[in-house]
Amino acid sequence: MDHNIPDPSVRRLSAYLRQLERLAGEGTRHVSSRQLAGYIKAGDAQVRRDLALFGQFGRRGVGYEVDDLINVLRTILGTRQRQWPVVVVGAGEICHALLTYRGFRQRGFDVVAAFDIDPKKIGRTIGGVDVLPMEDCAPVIQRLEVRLAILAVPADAADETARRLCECGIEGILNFATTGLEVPEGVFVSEADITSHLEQLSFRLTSHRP
Amino acid sequence: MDHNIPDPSVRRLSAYLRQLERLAGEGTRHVSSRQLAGYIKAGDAQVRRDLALFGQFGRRGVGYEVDDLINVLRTILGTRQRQWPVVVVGAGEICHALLTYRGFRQRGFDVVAAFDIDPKKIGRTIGGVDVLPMEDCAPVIQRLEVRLAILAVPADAADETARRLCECGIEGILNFATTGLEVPEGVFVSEADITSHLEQLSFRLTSHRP
DNA sequence: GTCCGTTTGTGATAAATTTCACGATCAGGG
DNA sequence: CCCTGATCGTGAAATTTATCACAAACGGAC
Repeated sequence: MDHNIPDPSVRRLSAYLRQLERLAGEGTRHVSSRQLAGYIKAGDAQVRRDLALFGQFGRRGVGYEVDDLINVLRTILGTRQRQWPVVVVGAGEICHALLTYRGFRQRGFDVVAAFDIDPKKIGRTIGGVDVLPMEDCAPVIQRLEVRLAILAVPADAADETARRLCECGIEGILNFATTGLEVPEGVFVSEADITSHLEQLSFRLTSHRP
Repeated sequence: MDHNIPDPSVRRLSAYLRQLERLAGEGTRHVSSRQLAGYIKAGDAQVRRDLALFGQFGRRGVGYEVDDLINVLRTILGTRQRQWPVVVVGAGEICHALLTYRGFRQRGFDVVAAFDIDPKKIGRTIGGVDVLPMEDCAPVIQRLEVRLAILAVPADAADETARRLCECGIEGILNFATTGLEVPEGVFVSEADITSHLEQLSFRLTSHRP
């Protein structure tokens, strides 16, 4: 089992997990690769291949057991054994939305603190999470062994803030800023810029014939 | 010039545009494919290939003119000629964050209305945008010729709401819900589920050796 | 116990995407 | 004017990713 798992496969694994959780909620016990493929835009062989990257989890002639597969996928994605502590940097509107969203915990993520440089925001508590001064980020990250950060600061502060987070030992950044980040080797960035998402859509709705 | 532009290329085009806008802001006039590639994780040939899918925009020995390339990319992505009206469905925290974000307009998107079913939310104005009852979505979408929607409702309402939007003529949905959507042929969906993004990161930080 | 319809796992194949490598073009300097 | 260093555009090659297709395995019916 090697390290070179393609990004698209990992994205699909998340998507499978979403569907399986829904099926489990509805009481469904078994599911086939064909069904699972139907929910997202993919073929059944694709589903089996994605899973085959990590082992054999189904039974021929039967399919997959929903609960089993949920556990398998959580293990693969790293959210089964542990709860990941996460910090949010930048206590603006996005931060507010993140801190009041109750769904992270049950999916393996736990927002433990928010940071900002604005004294007016520092000291507040949003959704049970304290907004702390940016200076405190290093000790908090180290003490709580935080490896993931969500970056929700204005574009012009993003790169500098990211650099600082990496110095504190952050290894994965979910980036809501519009800027691309420059991070050291070994730090992963996932881009969540909403405008880019909208551009994907406007591109597809725009005719590209000469 | 055909229709089969790979998704990864479109994502990178957005990323190039982000960098170019930054460079323009700093007063930079010219940029090479190598520089542009340096900002995102890619090779210089990759940059040139992506652009070559649509034409020839550089000058050999010189590189690309920043302003020109910005216009080219906006044209390609569909945000140069027109301003895209967008509706947000679900007036929760995410909606609040979207409506108070001032950056959409300058990138070609214009949130024209928000919808909700909760009477307590209807009638408010957030960031200059009115929250309207869900019943009004069909006439508003048709009158303003809205083709893009941002879906920010709870997971259990997502699929039904998406179906309804498609009936109103929506052709592209940016989906913040955790559920995968089932949409008719010809409707594009871009997934923005934050948990999935975090899972991408936790996967990469999790060791995958036997 | 055997047959039948179903579904997985996977080798082989096909398709898509990325990288390589080089000729063509350009600006600047001597 | 011609040489030099830089850079694009792109055919060809390499690599990665997705699909096909079929043997193996399973449950249920009879």
